[in-house]
Amino acid sequence: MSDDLRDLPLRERKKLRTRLALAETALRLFTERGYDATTLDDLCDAVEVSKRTFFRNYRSKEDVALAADSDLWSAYLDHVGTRKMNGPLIEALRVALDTTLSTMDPDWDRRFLAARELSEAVPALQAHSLGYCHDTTRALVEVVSGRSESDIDEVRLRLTVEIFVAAWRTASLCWTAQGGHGGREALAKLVEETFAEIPAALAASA
Amino acid sequence: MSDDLRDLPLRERKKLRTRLALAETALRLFTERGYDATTLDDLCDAVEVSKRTFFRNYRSKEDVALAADSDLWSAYLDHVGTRKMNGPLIEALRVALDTTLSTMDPDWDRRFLAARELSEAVPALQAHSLGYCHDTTRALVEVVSGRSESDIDEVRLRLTVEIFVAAWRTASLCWTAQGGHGGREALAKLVEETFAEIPAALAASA
DNA sequence: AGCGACATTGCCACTAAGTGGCATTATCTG
DNA sequence: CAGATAATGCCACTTAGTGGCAATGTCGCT
Repeated sequence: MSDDLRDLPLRERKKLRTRLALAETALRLFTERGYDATTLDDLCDAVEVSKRTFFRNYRSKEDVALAADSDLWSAYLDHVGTRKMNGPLIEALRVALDTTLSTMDPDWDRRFLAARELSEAVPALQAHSLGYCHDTTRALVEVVSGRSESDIDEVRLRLTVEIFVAAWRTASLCWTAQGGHGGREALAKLVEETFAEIPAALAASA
Repeated sequence: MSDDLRDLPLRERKKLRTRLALAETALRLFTERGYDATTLDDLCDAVEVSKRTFFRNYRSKEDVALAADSDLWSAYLDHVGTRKMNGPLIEALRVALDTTLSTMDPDWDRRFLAARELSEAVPALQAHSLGYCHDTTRALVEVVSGRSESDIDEVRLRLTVEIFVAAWRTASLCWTAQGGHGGREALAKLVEETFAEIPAALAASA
């Protein structure tokens, strides 16, 4: 995860640096001045790059705000793609998320919390973030379904993954609501507790 | 539901007519030429309305494409808001969806299918549509939580609603995949079957 | 029918997101 | 040091979306 060290060609180091500067400054400006009130020109001025360069690093204004989300999901898919899982699927998915969380960059917590708070406030970010989740479910279904050992029904599999994501979203919402206190460990704990709540949630009466 | 008849002032009738024409033409153009390839100017030219008028009727290009989604969810929230539910919550939510589906406009099936197919193909619509689902979950949690009879835990309630929406999304995806054959009755049946699959999905092994 | 109140529309100018092309500059390779 | 290559900057362009204001059409009243 943390291989942003000096083992890269100078050119790539520079590129990575502006990439990080864009994400960092974007997060700061968006939280300070508000998402809509901050134009991409503002951001590019602050980082001293051309707007064209911004779009070579991020596909949209939403993308740069939700870089932390993107980081998590791509790391998660990498992890699930390499390791093979056994036992109850939904539990395996949760454990994989657990280990993925623990491998994230040290300051990922902060960035992720900021991204979540932004996405609570800005509908466009909300939608974009949900889009990430959806893409991930689709990829997950493909990965798990592609394994030889699993001859599970496609619809059932999709439902499992959807419920997994539903629990994740509920947990991370709680975590954000309480200010992200306790960092990723607290988040992982919330995820576990939320998963444990599923049977009760299904049995709940109006 | 179908009170678009001549019991309205002439002015409102006219406005409603352009509203419908916009939605109808949009759906046609988007499917024929593609969503990105159709500009709002194209649409406004076809309906013979100024772009300003379009934005007085719909908040965005995505909105007009997903009008059928919006119709369903607002009808659903209306329904849940008036009726009071009892018994297992998730089952009550499903039944409410069932009755809401049956009260939709006769040609809602067609519009909804078109909207779903578009939203499979266009990421922006995908995200926007997920945004609708999310807004609905939030509103649902508020409505159900606001009732006096229910002293259910907030997190558990949110989880229930999230799972409900997850099942709905899975079902409507299946329905779209098989070309929407059987209309809303088939959709309702798929929803019921998907809900019945939840325990199996939770128990599934990798 | 006619008149004033009010809502709806059309038009125009504007901001901001996002894209394509091409010259310029910086880095890598030998 | 020289040539290939990749990143950047700059400029012009399209499109989504907004605000203002004048013009038009509709309603209600006499």
